[in-house]
Amino acid sequence: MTGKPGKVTQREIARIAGVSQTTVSMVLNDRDGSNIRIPDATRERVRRAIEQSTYVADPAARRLAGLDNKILGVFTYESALTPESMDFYGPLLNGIERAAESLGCDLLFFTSSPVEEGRRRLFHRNTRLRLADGCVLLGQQMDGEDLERLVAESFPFVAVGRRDETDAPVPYVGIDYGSLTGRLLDRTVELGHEKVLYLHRDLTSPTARDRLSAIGRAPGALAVAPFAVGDDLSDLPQVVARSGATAVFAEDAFLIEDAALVLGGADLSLAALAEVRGHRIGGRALSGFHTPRQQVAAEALALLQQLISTPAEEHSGIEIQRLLQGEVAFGETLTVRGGAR
Amino acid sequence: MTGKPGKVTQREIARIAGVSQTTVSMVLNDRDGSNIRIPDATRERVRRAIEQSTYVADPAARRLAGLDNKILGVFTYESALTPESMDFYGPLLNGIERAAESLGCDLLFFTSSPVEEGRRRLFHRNTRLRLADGCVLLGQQMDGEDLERLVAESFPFVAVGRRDETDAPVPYVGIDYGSLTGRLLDRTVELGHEKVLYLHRDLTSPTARDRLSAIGRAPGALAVAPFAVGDDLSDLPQVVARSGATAVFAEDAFLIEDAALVLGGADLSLAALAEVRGHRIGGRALSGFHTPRQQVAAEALALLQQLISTPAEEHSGIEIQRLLQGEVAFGETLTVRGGAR
DNA sequence: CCGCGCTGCTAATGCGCATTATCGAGATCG
DNA sequence: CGATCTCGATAATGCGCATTAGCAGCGCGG
Repeated sequence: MTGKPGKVTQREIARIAGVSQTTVSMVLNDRDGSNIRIPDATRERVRRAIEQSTYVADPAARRLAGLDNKILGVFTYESALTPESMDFYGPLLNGIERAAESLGCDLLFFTSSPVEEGRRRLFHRNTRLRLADGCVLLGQQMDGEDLERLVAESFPFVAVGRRDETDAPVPYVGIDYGSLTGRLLDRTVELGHEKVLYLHRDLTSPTARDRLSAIGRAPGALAVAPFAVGDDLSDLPQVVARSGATAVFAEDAFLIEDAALVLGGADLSLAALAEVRGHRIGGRALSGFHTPRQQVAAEALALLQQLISTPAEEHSGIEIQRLLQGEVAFGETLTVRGGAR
Repeated sequence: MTGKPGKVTQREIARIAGVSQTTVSMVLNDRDGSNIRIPDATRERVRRAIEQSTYVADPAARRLAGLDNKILGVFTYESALTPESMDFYGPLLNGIERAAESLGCDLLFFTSSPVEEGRRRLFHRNTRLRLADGCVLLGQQMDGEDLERLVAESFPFVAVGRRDETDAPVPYVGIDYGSLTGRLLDRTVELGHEKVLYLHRDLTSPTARDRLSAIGRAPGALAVAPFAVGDDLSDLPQVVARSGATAVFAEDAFLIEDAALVLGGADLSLAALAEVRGHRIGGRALSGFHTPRQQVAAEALALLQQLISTPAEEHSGIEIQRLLQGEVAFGETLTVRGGAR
């Protein structure tokens, strides 16, 4: 409590304990070795001085001196904490918070990143990125350049969601939509369906392509026709009728909900090739997937921590691309062909 | 792209542009004055070198050199991102994110703080608190010692929610529950009620006392009897009957919901002296308050920013304790005395 | 009694940046 | 033509910490 408030340094502690700043640092970091020897008596004296004071290490100085900071960056390509985005980000953020807690890390949200062309830019003049030991990237769509640059600068990071936009291999943790899609299609065959219409909007994201390629590997008895839809779904009933499909799937729960509105009470099985928790259609639980979002987030942080604490040369020994298995949610909207609706 | 990846410093830029590190710093910070003069030609040369490279300033070094970092700390006394706590924290966090975005600040969540006695500790050996320019504190209950220490160290901070646990004046932004309570009581009188039972658990928090003192100032025609409840509400019906109350209020929406279950269909008006959004009792919208949580959060960040950017001597000119007005939500459970239920 | 190794510590250095003090080279003035 | 001033820049310093190299003192063996 001497001097100016809020500025207790190791120097000050050293002065009080009658030792050098070096010694204080050594004691604080429990250093010991052939070159550094501090008897318990001195250690104790220093410790006491620290406890008497309100000393806390300045993280900026630690960082500058080249140490880990126990700070993990969180970058979201859209606002993460709005009520609307909570549906998607909520479980992820929850998983991240819990994992960070158990790793003893703080989380730095890059909310300041300027928005350009509808999404945030990770790199800008005053990015605080480097303050973090590493960074988690969240968002439906990511910027390939950002990813490239992170790789080029060998800054530790992990993307949530499968990525293949770049040449260099990007570390990610995602969900195995291919396998899930396959399993749902198997079930669809079991239920007697032979023709399915698959509604989608975007085919550029990796997960969209995963679904599509799983559709391509559909069991022989099943024909799945992809169909790109726009904002206007009004001609969907004709398309379905003409295709002869007995089931309609969509790339996400909202799209199938919209489609269901247009298709009315037609006797069709419906499913989303995505998370369906909380979604119902006409009072029935929507068929689709249950995806382990919390685990994805936790696994992402675990991988990130691993990348941070492992010297770059040994990164080849780490599985940096991980897909977690989800569960097929059979629900109530995928029924036997021609079954009562 | 020379040297080691991910380490472009001002020194490197200086080498490329053929100037000194000092000059680079000057250009970056747009410094200019009688002592520092850099012709546009040189400025341009430096700027070009920076743009060619991937230079970004090291925030740790900036901080160490004594500058603001545009990082605001967020400390919550409980986990903030769990599905359950989203009800309370969600709007606050949303407000904070938006405010931070428009202030150009990043947010540092102190998720690493060790939990002691059920709640997190702000100060601990390796707190990264000082990395932030200032800090927002959230939580139903705060630690008086933490607050004292922040004041003592003159670290800029703002509490969300009214605080009076300490001797020193704590900067806060809260909601004026006293005024809201008064307005709800006026309405209660208008509806013909003369006796109200007020259920509460905790009376130690400042906002609890605000409600109580507003109750003390109730209009003459109204008698409000506070009643402390425990976990077991089973004797509540007798208490209500004996008191002759025609209305029952509670300190929060959950408590009045619990009470409603016990009280069954009795012909009583009900209200919570707190946020009631999303709460219904027997299909009716619960009467109570609508509190502007987003604005509270935004105002808190604005105040924090003001404290940070104002030299400490001038803090006396700032209104550091702010109460925002909410709205009375008349709802459907507060009705005329003896009115149909 | 000289050297050697061991103990217990500290001076010095650097991290990347901002800032202060200075400095050399022309231009201007008296 | 020497003194002063202005311009354009830089060397030096410090922020708080970790780390490397090294130093003084002591005991011990030869």
